[in-house]
Amino acid sequence: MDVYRDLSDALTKHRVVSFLQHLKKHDLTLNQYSILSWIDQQGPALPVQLAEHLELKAASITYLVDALEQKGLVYRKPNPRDGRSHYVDHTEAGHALVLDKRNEGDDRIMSIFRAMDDEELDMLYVMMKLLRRKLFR
Amino acid sequence: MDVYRDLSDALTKHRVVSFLQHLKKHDLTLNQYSILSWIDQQGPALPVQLAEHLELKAASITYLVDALEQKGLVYRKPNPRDGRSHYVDHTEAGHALVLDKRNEGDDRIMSIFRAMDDEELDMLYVMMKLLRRKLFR
DNA sequence: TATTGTTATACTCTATAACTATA
DNA sequence: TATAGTTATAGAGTATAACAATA
Repeated sequence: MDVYRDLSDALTKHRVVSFLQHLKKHDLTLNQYSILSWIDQQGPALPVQLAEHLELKAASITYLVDALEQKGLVYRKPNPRDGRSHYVDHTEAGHALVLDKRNEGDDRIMSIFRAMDDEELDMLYVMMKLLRRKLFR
Repeated sequence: MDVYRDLSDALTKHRVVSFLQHLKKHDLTLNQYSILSWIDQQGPALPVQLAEHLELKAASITYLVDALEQKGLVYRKPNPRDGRSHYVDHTEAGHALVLDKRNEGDDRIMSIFRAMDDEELDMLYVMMKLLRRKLFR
């Protein structure tokens, strides 16, 4: 039990700290990054969708999109099916920033895995799948 | 590699979400909780120490300690060795709140572990220790 | 002089309310 | 009428600067 908590505390801290460093490096707030990441996965989004996903009010989305637009990471384009709204899409720079985050950290983790022997790797793979299933399904 | 990332993403999300729920339940901000938790582990702290630990300015510490004091979770007491400063210590209520967080979630995790057979538990224990050592030492 | 902590003030991010344009 | 989004404004939490008290 304590081993579980130690590991999950450490994993969590490691992940959170490296994520916050990434935000700082690119001078983004958490919600600014969330918008970029959401668009990167789901495609162009309407402000009303972003508001629901981020659990923020429409006025706050306007503020966030304005900031991302000024940084050149997103742009607004018309919604052909509804003249009241517009899609928010990412620019090349916006996409690159999210990709950069996705790949970041791989080197370190890969080198740790490479340093393990075959038996360790097999056990690890089995246990991770087991743990994941038990904990999150 | 993907199994690792899936597991660590899920663990991180699970931990972060349950932590934020705890903050909301007690109507605390992240930094208010950080002060309580730090005092609970390290004992009474000077504002200058809290400022360094939380990476905030002294004026912000004053603001946070004022808020915690109003909630009855901490109090200020004189520093006998330096008349300029004072120690911030937690009340019984402040200590109880941190303890509550430490124990929260155990029931769910324990029931998952109880549902595993001996062989699975042994493997899990060994792999968690191995992982923890490789990843964070 | 330097340091600790508080107070006054400004800035950032979010919410609420009023508004415009479109459905 | 109802909805999408913007603008104006207020509130929470942070930083900066000026200050008082002590080292």
